[in-house]
Order: sequence, then structure tokens, then C-alpha cells
Amino acid sequence: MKRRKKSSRRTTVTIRHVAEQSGVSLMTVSRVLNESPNVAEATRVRVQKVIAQLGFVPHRAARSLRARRSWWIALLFQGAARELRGDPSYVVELQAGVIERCVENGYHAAVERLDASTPIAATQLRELVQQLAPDGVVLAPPLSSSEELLALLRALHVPFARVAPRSTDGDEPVVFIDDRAASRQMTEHLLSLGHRRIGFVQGPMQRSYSVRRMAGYRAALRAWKVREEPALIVPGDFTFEGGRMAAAQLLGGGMPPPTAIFASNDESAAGCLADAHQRGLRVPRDLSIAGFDDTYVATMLYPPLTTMSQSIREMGRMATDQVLQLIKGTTPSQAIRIEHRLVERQSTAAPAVAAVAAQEKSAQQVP
Amino acid sequence: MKRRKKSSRRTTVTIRHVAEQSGVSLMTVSRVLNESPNVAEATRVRVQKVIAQLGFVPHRAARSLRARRSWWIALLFQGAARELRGDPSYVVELQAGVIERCVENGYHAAVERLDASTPIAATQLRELVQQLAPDGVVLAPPLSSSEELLALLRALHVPFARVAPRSTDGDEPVVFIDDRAASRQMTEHLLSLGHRRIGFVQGPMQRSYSVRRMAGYRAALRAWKVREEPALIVPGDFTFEGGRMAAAQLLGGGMPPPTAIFASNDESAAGCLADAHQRGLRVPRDLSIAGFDDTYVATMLYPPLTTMSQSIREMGRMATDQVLQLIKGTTPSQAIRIEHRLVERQSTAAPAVAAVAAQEKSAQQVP
DNA sequence: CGCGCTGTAGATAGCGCTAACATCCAGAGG
DNA sequence: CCTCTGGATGTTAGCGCTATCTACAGCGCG
Repeated sequence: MKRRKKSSRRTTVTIRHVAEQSGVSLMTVSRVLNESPNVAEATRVRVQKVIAQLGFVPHRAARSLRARRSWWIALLFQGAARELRGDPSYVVELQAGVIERCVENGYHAAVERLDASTPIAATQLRELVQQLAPDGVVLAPPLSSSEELLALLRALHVPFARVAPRSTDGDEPVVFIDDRAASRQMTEHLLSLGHRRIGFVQGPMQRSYSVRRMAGYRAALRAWKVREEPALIVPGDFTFEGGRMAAAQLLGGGMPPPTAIFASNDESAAGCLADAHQRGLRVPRDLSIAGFDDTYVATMLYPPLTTMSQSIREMGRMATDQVLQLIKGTTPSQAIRIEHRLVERQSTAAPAVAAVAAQEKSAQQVP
Repeated sequence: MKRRKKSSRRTTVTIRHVAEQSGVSLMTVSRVLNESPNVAEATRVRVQKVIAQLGFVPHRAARSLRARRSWWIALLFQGAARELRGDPSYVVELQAGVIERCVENGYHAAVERLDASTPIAATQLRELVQQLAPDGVVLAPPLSSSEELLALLRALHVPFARVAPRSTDGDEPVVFIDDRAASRQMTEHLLSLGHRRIGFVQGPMQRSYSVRRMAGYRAALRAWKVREEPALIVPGDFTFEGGRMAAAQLLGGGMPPPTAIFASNDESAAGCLADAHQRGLRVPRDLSIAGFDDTYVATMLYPPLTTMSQSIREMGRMATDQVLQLIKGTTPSQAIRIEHRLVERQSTAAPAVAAVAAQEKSAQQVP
């Protein structure tokens, strides 16, 4: 009774085996695989049963070659392969969102790194596109702002979506958060706690969202009619060390110290916190510190950091959805704003009376 | 004078164009691409010049289909796509190492997630292997210890290397660090500073390296003839919260507190640090804290964490090298140990006299 | 001078799939 | 009874490469 034939020198089951087993042509099996409409329901069911039974999985390379689709989405990050700067949780989260959506839609995500600052970036991208022939591309910041790369992708007719670019202009879909509003909200949070001298640690000003975050800080001050003090705005570079130096400048600079510091990202906030600890300041009693991003570290600091949460993973998901829509030919909404959320932990509180007093005292000393 | 022909409706340059331009057959071009030995030097140079000039890049899908090689290395992490636990810097670092070596060797890395705890894991892996047909696989822990998956890969004849598995047995290459020796070294570091009551925060004991790290701690105590005190060994789970609870047990448990805590990983160490801060202890004056892994967070804590550095990236590189050797047919060394390195930062110091005295006093009170 | 050998190159035949066209057949409409 | 239509299937060709076989020139050797 047992079936023989079953060649099976290797474990490879091809479409031909399915066709033979279910008594239809290769083409019909292919149609079932591709959810083509013109297949009789009975046939579809029968073929699918055989597919499941044989554990058949179509060979991607063969499909790609013929169908001129690869079922790959390339996720591009900035950075030479050996360098790799930046926040790992950002990378992992964005990646997770993209992978999740890819898998759900039968795609795979190819994570690649590209250094937009080198002249060969365009060549690398071209080679990548030609080799892999991805059906779409998701550009992580700051690649998402590289006009050169965008132009190249357009020229190659590769659909793409951008995550948090400098500008949301252009026809291609964009996923972003409202950095300005979020930053304003955080600043207003500190203001509403009673803080009036709020230090601000900038990000690198080439990054457009650094600029927007600072704009939000200023807008909040204006709205609350608090005079902006230039000395309270200090440069930073999104690194721990930068944050530490910024805090040193704010807290040890001979001026009346701020009662709160708002750092443009969590890593700089961690630096501020370290400096505060070193000076023997109690956070939040003597000094409030707030961050931005709600990354992995925010919960591991002492005290846990009040920060602005943006769902990076959601951005990954959305960007992928956009690309998939472009591939399908439907027009996605051009710009999607992802919600942000203020996460209040223990690094912020109302300024202590003592601190206010001390500040006022030193303010008297200085003039 | 200008050349015509040049069809070029699309930007796709095929091997045929190169062949025509350089006046050889397709096959010769292919041989040049594949670094086949039997090509005359002059021909090779000529063809390569044309390749560069046309910007030709071979189409991966087509190559794969015919050559039965995919030039993909799959890097598999534990975790359902939507869940994603664990330390992002581990993921990013391992990935960086793998990608780096892949790119250097003309391969691409496909990062995938697989949940070994579900019954469908094997099916998922099989589908992945059939679809993608990776030439090799790198298994990150704890997948690297899943006998089921290993057996499947063996059955499918897919070369693989394992990172930090439970056991280094088996024919396949393995990359690991000597957790026991590293842990012993860290413990001896604390002993040599003068600590005698050293708390130990365990990792999850299903993870074999948790077991080895504890063994190292014990070995150090034995070597220094310090009596092991069971109450100083507390459970943990590699999380921040677990570390915090462990520290609470060690520091607030009514027994003479340890002068140092060695946590099995940085994240638990961060938890211990938070608890210490909360109790108003000064680290390292009142309490030394050491971690393990030297992840991203270690430098962002206050004080910066003394920890055991293992180059995850190097493990990624090595594992990839091993797989590439298997693919080439050469036999790699079966087990590669990656160096570890004690990184002394500011969270450890000699126990303060006051602390020792306090400890002795409370020791007198207790009996 | 024929023989085999080696190094170089071309010709041929697909890899496993699917686009595009061809075919078939039932049922509607004349 | 013959078209015509359109859904369900089959047939053919070939995507861009490379494994494999074949061709042939040049050379040494007995």
C-alpha cells in the first residue's frame, strides 16, 4: 500500500512533487502558492493539503529570478560594519518592528549597514540593490535624510520609506514623531513641577531632530513666559560623556545652577546623572533630570529616568507597512506620526525648598 | 564613434553584456567572477575592467539557483519576533561581528528570530532553511543549546557554528568564553582588594553559563580558603529587577551585609547598584559591585561598573569564520575560546575600614 | 609523428519557478 | 446548432547565472 517513487536523495521538495502528488500541473500549484484568483476552490484545497503534507516550501531564489520580486525588504542603518555607533536598543527595536511585519507578510528583512558619509555609499547602495534586488527599502536615520541615497533609490525605482528624516517632504512615505511637541511636553512637565531654571543638553545639531527638540524646549519656556537663559543651553552629542560634560558646565560653571536638566536623549541624561552623583547631589531632591527616547538604560539608572517614550518598534512596523503598500501598488499615507508618551519615573520631582533657597542665595552672590 | 546597442531599458547589466563588451563567452565571465583558476591572466584583467566599467553586479538569485549556494549566512536569535527579550547590545554586537565577516567574504547575513521554546520551532527552522537555503547558520545562545535544532540542521546538512552553548561537545565548531575562569578571576579581584564577604547574584540556572559563573565564584573562594556562606549566594534572573531584589536580600536581610557583590551580569549589577543607592550606601566606599559582560550600560551607571568584558563581536566574527570554513570544506578548529578581560572601573575598591568595622560589630551582635 | 597532457575557452543544459499565452469546457445567447 | 464568453487549467519559454562536458591549441616525449 505504501507509496514508493519519492526519489528524495535530498530533502528538497519541489513544486513538481506537489504537482504530481495532487494530479495537477506545476502551474496550478504555482497559482495556489501565489493566491492567484483563478483556481477552483476544490483544487486549491487539495493542493494545499499536499503542500502541507510534503512540507513543501518554495525556493526563494527560483521565485525571485523568475518573478522579478525578491520578497526582501532591506533595512539600512548608518555605519561602517566595523564601527557601529549609536544606541543598540534603537537598532534592535527598529529591526524588531521591521522583521515582525516582514514575517507576517511573507517577506524577509535584510539588515545592512551603509556609511552615508563616505563617497562610495552610493556605489554600495547600488550594488546592494542589484545583488539583492530588494522589493523595498526602509531607511533608518540619519540615512533617511541623505538626499544622494534617496535620489539613487528613486532612479532605481526601488520603493522606500524613511524613518525620522530631517524633512518629511517628498512623495515617499515617512514615519516620524513630533519631536518638537514631545520636547515641549517634557519641558512643560518640568515647568509644571515648579522648575524655572531648566538646563537643556543639546544633541548634535546636524541631526534635524536635535534642532526640533531644542525648539520644543524653547517653545515651552515662551509659553510659560519663562525667560530663556542662553547659559542654560549647552552643547551635547547624544553620548554619555557629552552629557557628563554638559552637566559639569551647568552645575559647576559658577552660575546659579538649574534645578532641572532636560537632556536630548537618555544617554546624555545618564551622563548628567553621573555628574550629579559625583557632586553629591541627590536626584531628584536637589536636581531633576529628564531624558528622551525611553531606551533600555532609562530603567537601569538610579533613580530610574523620567523620559519621553517613542515606540521605535512601532516606527519600524509602520515604515514596513508603508513599503509593503508601495510594493502592492496601493498608495500609503505619506506621513505617519507615531505617538510619544511621557514616562514619569523617579528622576524628576518638584524642586526642593532648600534647593530653591540655595539657588536664590547663590543668585544673590553672583550679580 | 559612440557605441550603440546598449539596450538598457532598465539599469540591469547582465553577464551577457560583460561578455559581449569584452569579447569572451558568458562562461569566461562567470569564471572570472568565481575566481576560477583556469583563466588566462590577460583575459581576467580585461574582463574585470569591463565589469568595473559597466558596474556589473551578479544577480544573487540567479547565482543561487544555479550554483546551489546562496551566499547567505543565517544568524538565529532566540525569541518570537514580537517579544524580544534580552540585552540589545548583545544582539547588536553579535550581529555586527557576523555582518562584518559576511561582507568581507561576499556573503550576506540574514538575521532571523526563532522561538526554541515552541513546538513549531523545528518547522520554522526547516522552512527557513528551505526558503532561504542559507549556506550556513550561526546560532546565538540559547538556541545554540537546543538539541532539537542542532539535530535538524545536521539532518539537513547545513553547516553551523554555535555561540556559547551549554556544552562544547559535538563535531560542529563552537565559540565560547571560559565563564568559569572569568568569574573566578573577578572574584579573586574582589578578594585581592580585601573583600571576604562577597555576595553572588546568580543568573537563571537553566543557562549553562550561569552555572559556570557560579562555579568560578566558588572556586575562587576555595582557592583563597574563604569559607563559602550559602546566604551570600542569592538567585537572580539576569534582569535589573532580579538584581535589585537580590541586593535587597543581601543588604537588608538582617545578616551581616557583604562588602562586595558580584552579579552574574551587568543588568543585575545595575539592579544591585540601584538598591545600594536607595539605602544610601556609597559605592564603592560602602559596597563594591561588579558585573559581567561589559555591555553598553556598564559605562552609563554611576559609578561606572567594574565588569568582565567578553568581546561579543569577536565571537560573532569567529563563529562566522568557522561557518565559512565549513562551507569551503576546510575543517575549522572545533572550539574557539574568546579572551575575556577584567575591566576595572569605579564600582569596586578596597572595603572601607568603617565598613569592615561595622561588619565586625554586627557580626558580634548576631551569634 | 602520434600520443597524451595541460591550460584555456566555448557550448549546452538546466537550477525551480512563473509570465504569457494556449487550450479546454460549461453554459449563455442567438 | 453554432458561436461567444470567461473561468479553470495546461504548455511553453526563459529569468541570469554556472556545472559539466567538449574543443582545441601548444607542448613534451618516446
